[in-house]
Amino acid sequence: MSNIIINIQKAVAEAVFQCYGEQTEPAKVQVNPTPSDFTGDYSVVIFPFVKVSKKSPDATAQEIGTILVETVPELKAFNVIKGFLNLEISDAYWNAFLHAALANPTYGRHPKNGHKVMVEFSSPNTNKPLHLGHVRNILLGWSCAQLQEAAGSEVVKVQIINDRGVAICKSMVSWKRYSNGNTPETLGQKGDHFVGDAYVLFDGKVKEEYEQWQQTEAAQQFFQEKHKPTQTEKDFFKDYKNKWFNEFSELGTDVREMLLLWEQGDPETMDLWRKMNGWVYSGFDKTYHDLGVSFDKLYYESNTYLLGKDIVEDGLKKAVFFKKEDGSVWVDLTDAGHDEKVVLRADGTSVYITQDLGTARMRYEDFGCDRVVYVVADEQNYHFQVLFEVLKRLEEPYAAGLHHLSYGLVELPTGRMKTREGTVVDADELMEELINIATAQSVERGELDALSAEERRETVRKVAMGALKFFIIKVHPKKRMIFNPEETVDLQGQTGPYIQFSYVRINSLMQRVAKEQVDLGAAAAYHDIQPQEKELLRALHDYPALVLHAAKEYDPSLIANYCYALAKAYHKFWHDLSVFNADTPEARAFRLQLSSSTGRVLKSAMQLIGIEMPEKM
RNA sequence: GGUCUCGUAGCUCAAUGGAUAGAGCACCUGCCUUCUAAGCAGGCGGCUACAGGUUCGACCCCUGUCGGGAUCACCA
Repeated sequence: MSNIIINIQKAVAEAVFQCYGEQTEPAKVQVNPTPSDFTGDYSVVIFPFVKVSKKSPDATAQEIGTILVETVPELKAFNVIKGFLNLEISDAYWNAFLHAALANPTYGRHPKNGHKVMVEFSSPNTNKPLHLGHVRNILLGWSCAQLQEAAGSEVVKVQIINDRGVAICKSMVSWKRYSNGNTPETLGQKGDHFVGDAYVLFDGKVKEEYEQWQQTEAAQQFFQEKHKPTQTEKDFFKDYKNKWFNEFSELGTDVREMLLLWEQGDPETMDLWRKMNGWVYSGFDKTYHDLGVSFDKLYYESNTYLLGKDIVEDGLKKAVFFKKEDGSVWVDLTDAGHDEKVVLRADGTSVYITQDLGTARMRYEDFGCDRVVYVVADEQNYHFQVLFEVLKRLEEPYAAGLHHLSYGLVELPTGRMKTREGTVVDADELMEELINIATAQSVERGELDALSAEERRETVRKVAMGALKFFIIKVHPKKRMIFNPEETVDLQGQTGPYIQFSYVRINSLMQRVAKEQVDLGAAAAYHDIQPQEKELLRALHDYPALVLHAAKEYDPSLIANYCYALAKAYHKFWHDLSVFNADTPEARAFRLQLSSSTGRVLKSAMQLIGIEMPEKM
């Protein structure tokens, strides 16, 4: 059945042409939900037509309204207030809509659109466990993938694991020097935390070494010779730390040697590297599992960091790149408002962007996706502008379908999270804490007493994760987020559990329907639809269009806010109207069907943002 | 300094250029003898950072100012 809003738009365009002889594009006709203080379901904004009608807004609205009611059978009546044409939809239309929506098990999901989309998200380093920032990235990426799929695209979910480089070498050196042969198994610790601890320990040891070094004569002499007149000793050594680490530090030397051995493929080093990364991966697997996400394909930086050389050759051939005297290769983006960027060093080694160019091409060869979404924090906006511009100039076949889903950092009230200051909100700890809170509240409520221990755990887990995920997804991606660990995450109000609770209420009705074998056939005879019911119908009606819109905007927060609005409408409906104990069999059947549809849409929409619905709570 | 981005209630967030800018938290008041009160209803709380402009109409678009953040590496 056709969408009523589209019908109205079409009919308005025709009416405008008929009355005033002006062509209007139907899609441009503004049709909004009517605010609750006015009579009507949808309102047409008349102001844009006043110019061609050469009449007052109200008179124009009257004319158009009269024609609409004649030509659109689903319209019952209209009224005009201050240039707004308010339209009332017939109960028959709503009833037919409800019936059709209920008959469609995939309501809100769209048919295949022929696109193949790759979504890259998470992409962690292997030297520390996942934290709240990763959680935002992961949830955004996952939701984005779900959304694209619901909008009809085929989706491939990938991550690039940054498994090489200085960071992991630090953890390796640390383990060799200080672990006494301990492993995650011997300590009963999660592997990623074990390796992360080694990294933090290393950082501390470096600091110790640096402080000791500063006391030496050589260091003091250095300070005397090199410091700027205005610099205190403290400031000087603060600025000098990197240089010292690379030139004088014993630990720094160890790390550089480790990196060199790794690059040479030294067997012992490779073994240690594989062993430690293996620990990290087993830890990540657990966290990903707890977050309810998975990937179709993992890429490892150790396999991709040398890529991109052939694309550089290609770029030189196409004269997109040029070579400087020293042999380094560049791309000139000054005409696009950027600078000249290096893509290959004089010694022939890759830089960051070279890797990304090569990886982009390799992944296209692997999957042939015509669109790629990179879920990466907004620190890298510039990098992606450059990357996309270069790929466009290289005329890569997927270049038009590239999108950087850029999101703001998660910060504490005191500012950025810092590993060194121990203010990082750990993903595993956060989830555990939320589960504890949800468990306490659940025990107090006592609704789950009849369930087995296993079922109780599972339910509480869904509630806790629902709270966390909704908390993160409801905020528009590009905004930075403040997370206050003192306040944790609410379970009441505008939250995931609030939405889950509306579903649980519906579920309890549906169980009674099944048990008492209620016949819902009488619903078709229901008329006199109440405002609370209308609110729900209109929200359900909007769902498919919303999915497309959110997918197009790459914005899961639209779905989260929709879920909240729908749940809110349902809670009010539940409070104001009797469902099972309705006055008439028609009303009861209709409201049960309405409840059933609402439950299904809620479940479907929440699934798009990675939130599961409990049956009870 | 250049570029990008954000600025909405005490706090956390909404609002395809449309009607009186909405929610939640916090604080106060009511509502469980009828389908689960993680709920519902009400109160308090706003010169949408500021100044101009475009428009019938601006939180939204344009210009400028102020404030926060990011970025401008042969680091990743």
